[in-house]
Formats: sequence, C-alpha cells, structure tokens
Amino acid sequence: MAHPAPQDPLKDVRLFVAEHVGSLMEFWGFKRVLGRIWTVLYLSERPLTAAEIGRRLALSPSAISVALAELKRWGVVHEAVVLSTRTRRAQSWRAESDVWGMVSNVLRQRELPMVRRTEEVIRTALEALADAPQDAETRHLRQAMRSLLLLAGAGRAMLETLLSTGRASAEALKKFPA
Amino acid sequence: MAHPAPQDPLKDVRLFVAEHVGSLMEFWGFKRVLGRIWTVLYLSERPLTAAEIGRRLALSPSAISVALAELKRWGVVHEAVVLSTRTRRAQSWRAESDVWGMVSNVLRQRELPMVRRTEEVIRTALEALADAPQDAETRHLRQAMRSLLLLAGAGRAMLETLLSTGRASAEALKKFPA
DNA sequence: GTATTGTTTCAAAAACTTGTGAAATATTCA
DNA sequence: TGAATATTTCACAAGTTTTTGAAACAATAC
Repeated sequence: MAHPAPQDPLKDVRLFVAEHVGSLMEFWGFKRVLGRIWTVLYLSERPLTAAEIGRRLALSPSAISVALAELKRWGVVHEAVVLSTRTRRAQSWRAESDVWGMVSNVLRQRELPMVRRTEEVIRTALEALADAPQDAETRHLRQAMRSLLLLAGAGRAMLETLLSTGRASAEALKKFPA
Repeated sequence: MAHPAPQDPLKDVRLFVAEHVGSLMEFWGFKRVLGRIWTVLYLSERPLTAAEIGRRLALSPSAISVALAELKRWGVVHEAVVLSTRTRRAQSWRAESDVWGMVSNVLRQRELPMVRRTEEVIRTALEALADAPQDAETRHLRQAMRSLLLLAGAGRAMLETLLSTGRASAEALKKFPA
C-alpha cells in the first residue's frame, strides 16, 4: 500500500483509508486529523483509548486530547462504556456511525448560521446605502446586492428544506440571477 | 460600516460584502481572495481592470494576476470585450453571474472526482486485504470498509442525481450504516 | 495517602498558506 | 522599433494553523 515492505497489511490498510477520509474531511472544512481519528475508530472492532489512537496515527497525547474534544463537541465520537474487567483506568472511544445524523448536525450548526449571516450582512449593507446619492452606480450596486440577497435566501431555503425533509432542489438557484 | 470615518459609503459597502463573500468561499474550499474579487466584479457596473481590482482590494498586481487566472479556470470571471474606444491597453474583467452554472461546475470538477477517488481508495484497500487471515479483526475491518464503500457510492449517486436533475435526496444516506 | 498512569492546557515550534516585490516577459501605441 | 505600461513568474516574507512538549491536574490502584 505504501512503503518498501508492508509487513502489517491491516495496519497499512487502515492508515490508507484513514488518510483519505482525513483529506475528505479537510476538504469539508474540518481538520484532517479529525477525519483520521474518526476513521481509525470506525474501522476498529472495539473502542480505542487515546493512547492507542495516538500510537496508530503517530500523534502526541496532547494532539489526541484536543482532537477528541472537538470530535466530541460535534457528536462524532463517544466515550465508550468502560468494560471494567480488570482493565486499566483508561477512557476509550468509539465512532458515531449515523452519518446523516452527523451531516445534518453540521449543516444545522455550521452552514445554516453561515447562510443566515450572509443575508444579515447584505441587509446591513443595503441599509448603509439608504441615503446614498441616486446615481447609476449606486442603483446598480443596490440592484446587485438585492440579487445576492435573493440568492442567499434561496440557499437558506434549500438547506432548511434538506434538513427538514431530506430532499433538496436547485430550481431556485437555477433562476438566479432573478 | 467599519473604520472611524466612512467617507465613501459605496466603497465601504462593497468591501464589506466582498469580505463576507470571501469568507463564504473560503469556507467552501476556495481562497478567500477569489470570493473577494468575484464580488467586487459582480457589484461593479462595468468590467474592471486588474489594476482597478487591486486598488479596491489593496492587493498587489501579482496577487491579482494569480487569482484571476484561477477564477478564469473555474469559469467564474470572464475577460470583457475591450471597448477599444481610445481605451488604454488594459484587459478588463466581469463576473459570471450564472450561479447554478458555477456551482454545478465545481461539483462536477472537484467534488465528484473526490467522491470517486474515495470509492477507488476503499476498493484498493479491500483488495489489499484479499489474502489476509480470516480472523475476527479482519472480518470487522472488511465489513466496515464495505459500509464505507456503500456510503461513498450513495454520496456519488446523490451528487450525480443533483447534477443531472437538479434534485437530491438524502434517503440513501439515512439508511447508513446499511 | 501516595505512587502511577492518564488527560488537559498552553506556550512555542514546525508546517503550511498566502501575499509581496523584483525581474522577466508580453502587449500596446506611436 | 522603442518607450511605456501591463502581466506573469517565482523566491521569499508574513501570517496562519496545527502539532508538540512540559507542566499542571485528575483519577485509580494499592
């Protein structure tokens, strides 16, 4: 999969996949390491301790600690109930596997606020233009910003529909510019 | 909008909006400056030269040059026909405004390949496991990777449907893990 | 209670990204 | 063609993000 002599295929395979999911997640605006950790947990038969994760991904305890805290905030990993059978006292972690749950969570908590903020920004900008002179330039600017506002509204509606019904249509977007 | 004395409201408003669209675009995985430039062009009544853009956004000619090249590659800005009426010899630029066109372009050229690459990676990983021992750990790993493969497939199907019909449903995602 | 191991915090190092300035190249006008 | 201006390229500087290592803190076993 990678280096000269792949002596442990399982390990290699897990890292290979984790690395790629890491890229995917980075692409979606998360830190690469979050995707790597989620994947290692998802691919593991049993919950792993922070130390085990660190060993598999060659990361320091502090890096793991920070990353796990963030993953937990997103509800993407969970603390596993500790099977206290003689086990040392280590917390262990498992991956959430409800993908739509995780995705919709992020859409709700991160993308939706962002679209709303966009509408807000454009409204503020339009207001700031309230007593600007009525020349062609201002008229054009106002018109363009009204278009952007409609666009942001269409985007928000699309997201909200997707979140509540699980379906979305790009029709409104296609009509832009209105 | 911003600083102590906003002496030119138009300028301020444009920068304010451009700044925010910049953040949006950054969020979607593009460089912030690409969003800022597109916005300044979109809000402008007429095409602008690189120098004018640079002046408005306080960017060096080299930064503008690089950014415009990238925007052009994405089909998000166009070289305006030069109204050669005594005009100096400067290229000028206008913003594409077909938003769905731009979005679907990016989905097709960037996100779709990424999902396909994901399927490919997981398939390769599964193959690499072909002659691994048949213990519980391997079985679990294989099973988990098959799930991820289905997930990636569902994602790809969703994207492809969205691109060809303008509609998408998260149903398949909701069924995960299969 | 104390020793041991695990976890968190945080300042600073390392890695990475983005923007600049200078030089090279290209274009326009006369 | 040559002068003037515009554009591109690229090494490096500035800024940002991510990871680390040390120390503080917490939890458990004995």
